[in-house]
Amino acid sequence: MVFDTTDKELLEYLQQDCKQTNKELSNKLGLSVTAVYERIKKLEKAGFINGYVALVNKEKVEKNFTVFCHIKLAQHIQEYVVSFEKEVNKLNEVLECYHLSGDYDYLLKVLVNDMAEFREFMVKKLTTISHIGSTHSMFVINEVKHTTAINFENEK
Amino acid sequence: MVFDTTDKELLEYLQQDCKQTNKELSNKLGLSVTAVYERIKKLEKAGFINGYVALVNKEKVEKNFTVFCHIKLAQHIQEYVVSFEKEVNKLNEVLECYHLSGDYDYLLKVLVNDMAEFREFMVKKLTTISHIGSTHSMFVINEVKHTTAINFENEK
DNA sequence: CCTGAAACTGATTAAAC
DNA sequence: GTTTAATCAGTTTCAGG
Repeated sequence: MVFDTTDKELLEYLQQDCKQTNKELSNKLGLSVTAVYERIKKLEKAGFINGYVALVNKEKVEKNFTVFCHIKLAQHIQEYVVSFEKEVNKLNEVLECYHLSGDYDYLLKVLVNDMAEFREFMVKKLTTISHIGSTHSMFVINEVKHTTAINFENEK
Repeated sequence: MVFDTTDKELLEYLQQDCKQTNKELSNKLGLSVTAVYERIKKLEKAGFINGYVALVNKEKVEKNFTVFCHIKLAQHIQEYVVSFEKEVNKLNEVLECYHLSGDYDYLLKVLVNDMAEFREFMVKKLTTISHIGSTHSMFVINEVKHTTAINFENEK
């Protein structure tokens, strides 16, 4: 499938605001409405777009306490890895989890109401997962930047 | 403004898929289409929703190299903090940046094509920012979990 | 890739309960 | 909160260039 500069530009616009009309997009891209429509469908069918979602204001819903947790497994055996990853996926306070290179095995982004809820999460949920060796928590003082949009600037 | 359990449920659905019709949402929530429409407008106007965006498949667009960078400033004076945060905001490879408690001052999520591009980013962009004391990079081996949806399970 | 038109679907507003 | 209905706007499909 062809994936050209126009497609990248289109994806950038959709990553900014997916509710804008094809007419608006057609103006920005210099294409016809039909052409925009067909490009979007092409990108959707080819799997370039994982979905369209609403982004919620964390402060408004009182979920403004973000913590990054580094986690080390007790041992790096296949069984522990699989079971840990499965358990982590079930925790709804964990928005993101990455298997990392370096001193720690995993990095988790945890979102809760406040310190009290984080304590609850640590004691009753995270540390009850088996095979965890050690954890190290870092609290977010301030969110300096946060975007979900992948940038294609360097490829134009 | 009232913000009840139904609103939370509605936000959960919109965080999963913001393109579903009000009719679909009305079925899920047991409300009329008009009620759904009015609740969404209420939430939008009250600032609960930051926006509606397309989520792009990183693998498809060859941007599948994620790196977390810990950064320590040379000194923790106001001037350095402000200027660093301003500079970081300009870097389009940086999707997220957090001011943290702990050993390091900042945590950056960097998304690039590959190691070569990351090297370029480090040498030509990140380390040219003034007042950086030291950096520590951790490469993502595998993305275990990644969602943008805030969960309200514990509040129901 | 384009234009234009037709058909359809959903959003939006209003009225009445 | 509900229903219904009217209107408008946007999507989707199609024909033809």
